Amino acid sequence: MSDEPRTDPTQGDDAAGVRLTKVARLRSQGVEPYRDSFSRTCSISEVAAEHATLEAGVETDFTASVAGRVIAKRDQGKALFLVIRDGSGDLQLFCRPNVLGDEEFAFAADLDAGDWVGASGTVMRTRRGELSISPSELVLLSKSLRPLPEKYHGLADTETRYRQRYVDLIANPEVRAVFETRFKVMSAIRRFMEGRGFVEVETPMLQPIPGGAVARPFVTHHNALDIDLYLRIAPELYLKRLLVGGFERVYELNRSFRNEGMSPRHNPEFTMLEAYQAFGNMETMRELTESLITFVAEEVLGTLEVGYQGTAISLASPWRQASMAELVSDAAGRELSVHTPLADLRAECERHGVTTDASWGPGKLMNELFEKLVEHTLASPTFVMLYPAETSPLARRNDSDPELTDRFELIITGREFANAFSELIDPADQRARFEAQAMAKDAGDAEAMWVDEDYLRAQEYGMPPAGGLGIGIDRLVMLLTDSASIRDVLLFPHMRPEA
RNA sequence: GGGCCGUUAGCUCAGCUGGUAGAGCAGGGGACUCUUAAUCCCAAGGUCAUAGGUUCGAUCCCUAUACGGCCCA
Repeated sequence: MSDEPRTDPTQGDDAAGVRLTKVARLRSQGVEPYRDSFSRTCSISEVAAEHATLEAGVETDFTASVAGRVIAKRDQGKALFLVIRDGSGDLQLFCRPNVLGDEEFAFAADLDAGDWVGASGTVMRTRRGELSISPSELVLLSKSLRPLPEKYHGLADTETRYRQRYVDLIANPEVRAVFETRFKVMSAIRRFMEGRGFVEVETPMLQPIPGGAVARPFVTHHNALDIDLYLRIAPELYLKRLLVGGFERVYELNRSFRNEGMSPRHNPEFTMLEAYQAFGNMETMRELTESLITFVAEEVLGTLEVGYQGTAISLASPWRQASMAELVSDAAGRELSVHTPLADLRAECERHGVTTDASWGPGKLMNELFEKLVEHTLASPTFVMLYPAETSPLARRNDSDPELTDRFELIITGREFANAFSELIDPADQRARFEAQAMAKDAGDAEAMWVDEDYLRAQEYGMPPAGGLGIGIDRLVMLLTDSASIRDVLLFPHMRPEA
């Protein structure tokens, strides 16, 4: 609740004072400044489409009722130009006293930028060529009390843009376009997944044991049960329970929460696609990932050639595949793998400025070397294959090298976009991996996993072999909209409370 | 958590080794019946993020804090 009184929401702002006076005056004249509804006959884009060929200077007999927000006002004395905007576009209202009547015209001249209005009149095109409606009726639908940002430069202050996204959306049309792209991406993903026979499911966001990822959770409390619950860090373990239950292709496209720092690439809540396919494996998921992302890019952008922050990225298939060991070895200039002696790996880390922990095994060290030396260099889509088992507690071991897992991460523009693997379905191995995680947790690793006994119980009933996949949707939208910050693709990014 | 940068009118921005602030847009008054970043005239609008310090005097120099941005962990 605001502590500012409703009657004066912009205390100290002269413009708002004037507008409040207008509200009071309208009410005293019996005019309600906040209307119930308005019957429009068409959207602005429909008016534009139906009269695209109308010649300049021609006034038609076609009448239309439109509604929108006044975004510009050009008072010409005995002529008044209002530009209104609805969800489909902008349209000029050419107001004249001989059409509107003197009283209505004076009312129109008293409108402010920001007001919502409804207008009915004939469609015309001015001599200067601007498609317009010449209203014979103009009503105020909702009075705006606060001035709009500067009409030419828009709203530039990043803090205000994120905190007051509604103003950003009014002032900066290109922002709306980014989010429209985001919604198209979501829609395209759902169409693709449905086409592949996946069903969309919903699993708990409030979990007694947060699992499925290596991350710190948010804690909350259930009062009636008097237990702590955790906001999910991933839906993974619940989706795999569904495989046990007999669903063969499931996906969830929704929020997860991780209690970590914020950055241009991290928000505490973020959107992930997770998909699981029974009888599939890592390779099934690799094909799915490549097909999905290329489908989405084609659907949304109409091209596979995208530019990201000045770098051209081709999403055209086939995408590069390389093992983590070979990528790290190339970067380090010597053969390195999870089988390299621990001391050598530590020395290599030290040589490259990677600070290590005594508890880390070869898998963790290889992973750190990869992130330090390789990840940021992979601009074009690259599947990095065969991750260490040590850092992949939910992935199936590789049949020919049990220290590795059949897991890949997809790297584009130097960042992780997807993570997928052949699922670990052996309950005994899964218990051993959980217990290794629990030991790390006891040793102080706040991100390590818990032992989830119910998940193990589910696996003991028999889980089909499966491939599983997670794709970070915010990052995908960033790539497809050339957005530098995750905050530019989240309608309401997380911010510290205002001072 | 560390480093660097930013915070001046509702919005976008100026502001000279330190002498208590300007413009455009928006808003107010006036002129104008084809404007479209409309134009023209007039007037108004500021605890210079906050709190301290240095100084005769601080938007400016120093310290801390808040919020934001980027980089690093």
